[in-house]
Amino acid sequence: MDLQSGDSGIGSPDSQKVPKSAEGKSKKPVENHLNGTPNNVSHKHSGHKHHHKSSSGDKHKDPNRHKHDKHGGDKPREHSSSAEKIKDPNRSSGEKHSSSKHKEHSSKPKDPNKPSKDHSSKPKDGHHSADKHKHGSEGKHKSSGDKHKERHKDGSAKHSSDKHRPDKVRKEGGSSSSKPKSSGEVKVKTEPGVSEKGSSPTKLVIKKEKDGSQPAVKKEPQDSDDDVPLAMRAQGEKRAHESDSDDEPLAARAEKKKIKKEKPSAEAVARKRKAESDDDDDKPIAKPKPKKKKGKEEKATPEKGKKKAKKEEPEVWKWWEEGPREEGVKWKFLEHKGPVFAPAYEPLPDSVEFLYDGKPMKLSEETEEVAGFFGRMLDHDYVTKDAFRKNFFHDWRKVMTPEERKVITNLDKCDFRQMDVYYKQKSEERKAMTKEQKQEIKKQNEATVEEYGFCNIDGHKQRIGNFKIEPPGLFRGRGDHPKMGMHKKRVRPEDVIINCSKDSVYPKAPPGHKWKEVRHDNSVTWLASWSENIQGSIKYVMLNATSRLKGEKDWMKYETARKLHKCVDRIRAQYREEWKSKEMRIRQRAVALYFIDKLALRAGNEKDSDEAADTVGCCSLRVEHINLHREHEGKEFVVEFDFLGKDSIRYHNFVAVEKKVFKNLQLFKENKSDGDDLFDRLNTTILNKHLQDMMEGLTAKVFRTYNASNTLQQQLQLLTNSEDSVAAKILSYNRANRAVAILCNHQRSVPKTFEKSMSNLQAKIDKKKEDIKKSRKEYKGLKADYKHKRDAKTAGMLERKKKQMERLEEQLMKLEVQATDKEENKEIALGTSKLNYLDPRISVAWCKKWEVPVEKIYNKTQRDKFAWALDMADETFEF
DNA sequence: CGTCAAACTTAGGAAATATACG
DNA sequence: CGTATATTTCCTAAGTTTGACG
Repeated sequence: MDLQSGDSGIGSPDSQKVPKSAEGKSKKPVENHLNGTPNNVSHKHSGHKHHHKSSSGDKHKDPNRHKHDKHGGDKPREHSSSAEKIKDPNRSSGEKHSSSKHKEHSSKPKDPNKPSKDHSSKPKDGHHSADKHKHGSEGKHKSSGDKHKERHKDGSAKHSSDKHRPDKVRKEGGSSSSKPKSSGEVKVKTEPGVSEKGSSPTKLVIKKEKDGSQPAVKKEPQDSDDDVPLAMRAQGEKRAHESDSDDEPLAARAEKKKIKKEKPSAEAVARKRKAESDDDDDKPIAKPKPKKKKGKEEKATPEKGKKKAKKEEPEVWKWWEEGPREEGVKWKFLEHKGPVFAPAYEPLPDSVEFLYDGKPMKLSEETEEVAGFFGRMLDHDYVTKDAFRKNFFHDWRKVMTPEERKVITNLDKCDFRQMDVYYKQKSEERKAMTKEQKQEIKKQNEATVEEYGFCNIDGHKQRIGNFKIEPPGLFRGRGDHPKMGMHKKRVRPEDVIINCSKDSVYPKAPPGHKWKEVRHDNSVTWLASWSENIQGSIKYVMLNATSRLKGEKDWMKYETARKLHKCVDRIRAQYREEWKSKEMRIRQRAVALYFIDKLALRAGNEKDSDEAADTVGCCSLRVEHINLHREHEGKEFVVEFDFLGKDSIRYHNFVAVEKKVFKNLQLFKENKSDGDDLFDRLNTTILNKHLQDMMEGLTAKVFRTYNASNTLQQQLQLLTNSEDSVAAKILSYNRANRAVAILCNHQRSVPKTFEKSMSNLQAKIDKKKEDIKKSRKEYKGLKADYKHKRDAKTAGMLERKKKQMERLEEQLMKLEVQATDKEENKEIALGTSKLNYLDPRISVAWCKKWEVPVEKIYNKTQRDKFAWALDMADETFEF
């Protein structure tokens, strides 16, 4: 099949403004590649019919679901347009080839995918409709069934059963909070036409210039198979591992078979093991260093050299040069000091009173503590939400003494204002501390980190990610969370399970306490765990991102994505073929996979509405989350997505799809109503199982990683101009990064000070322009002067003036670039994709190729996390 | 299969720091 | 230098994926 290009477009997401209240943020995502193909097809049909989800039934969730209101939180974000700017990032061209696709397999054509997209964005005006459904609003639907269960339970544990699915009903809306979110935004749809769009396939286009047009991306280089990671190769030299064939990247090796452990590693391990006991000196551990972070710069030579010279830092252990670990065994030796507990509660001074019904009332210590949690967030928005208040009050009463419980029966009669004032004052005091005091505290903290922040794992001293146990407080979930306001209890040593080597020095529980258990499970990476009382889930103390355990996994993640790169054409061809399948489950699976691939949607596990906010992902989309428009803004077969995804971030996007997909969606929606699952014959387990069959290690999220990294690589190629200054190149990088963030729908609320800081910047620009004007004038004057005098002194001045002018111009340009970047980034968060989806080797290679200092792209923490990539990638790296 | 739990990754906002500003 | 602003780090909620169980 070929697909041809199609177009697809992404619509821009809407973005448009939503009335704030309503929805949360929304932004506009983009789509990725692929395009559609024209074909028409009719598909057959088959089965359609009703679906019932059967099984579990649940599926029918309650209709009422909607309700979400966006996040309950406070702020909804919304955004608008922005997106527009970018048009389609992704996939750009590359695609064109559509035809190629077919083939199965992959050759690696680099571009696999993507096709066109483009989309234009929309409208300026925007506003599209969205509204429709609004999530927020209640409305809609029926409620039906409902059952609601009461949730209560205290949090403890989840209960079970009952909830089950059938009808769960989402709570009814009524209640509280819900306030209606403003009703949805109703936005009107915009009209078509609008704007731009580009048309071109792909490209992102960021507003202005660029755009390109070309298809771009070419990447031809493909490697042919060889894919040996370059990195590896390079490294290879130094390392000895020759033994194994090294061609394969470690990752690859590990991945596939487990491989034998090679000798090197074995011995290494052995070495470490013993080393540990005496401290590692052997390995590099970073010893404490005086300065602590900053100073170091590490790098260090690989060998352990003893560089005791000190000052420099120890070295950084290049774990990526070691042989693979035994599969399933996460460590051979693990020793640590245990987690740090939250500081004990400090009772309020007697001068701070709690008033009940206007009268002072002395509370017992625990009651006071919990009251304080509420009291210190008095000015926060959520204390006005019914669900929050209700959950809080319910849990608060549970910690009260019988007497208190008898008296305190109405939250509205409680006056926590003095507590609020007291805590605010304390925080002010903290801020006002002298430098010395702050230094002292800082020192204390560093000492704590030094003692508890590291562990010895297989002879290496590695940083722990979260060694502090979460302090008690009020649970604040994201979005319209049914449990917001519940009391998150204090974790005691008796709740904590310690995981460490049997032959290590066990951590000591705080005086007078004991651990819940000390176990020695080396098949997991956590050092300590406890179960929290809100959702009943387990929380873990794990290593920091710079550790080998985390780094190696991260590296493998990208290797898996690269592997997908090689066979994505085959997979795409297959799912397109399956759109015509006679079996409904196959068609649903194929359409869902198309969404995951093209739009980078998350898998979408089912979730219990009593336990969490109503958010969805691909497999859990419901009928009301999609609207079909046979024609929208000049495009045919447009699917409008409008739902709340992870963290209750709104995903609103108009996407032109191929006719077959459109027809299938109509089929899937037939005879269903809001609240019913769109893909009633599919769930993430089924999907992942299928993916696993197509490629080892393939799961739904690999598509996000793959499409994100691939988009970055393509966009960098498309947007980088060799003649640009470093600043301009960085802008290009940020735009490429932005295209990915839009694809993945990574939003952020507009910083509170955004407007102000934008106008400050503009003022600076204006001033700079003024300076330039002045400088130019002076230059001209000097020049005239020089014509007369022709003396050396004037010549010198002239020269200097000229230099000054140039300097100013350059500064101006930099400022303007900065302004552009800032504006385009207003409501888009680049950090998430940079940290979790973009293969760092792509960025490193780009930096090397264009001579952009990597520090401009990655800060210290990021460089530490991606040390493996910095070390192994050269400018020829190709994802 | 469907469920449940475990283990780990991904995510945005808040708090803490660093840096720029005046 | 003190303050305003920008950037980084912290924090922990919310996802994904897998395996055990019945």
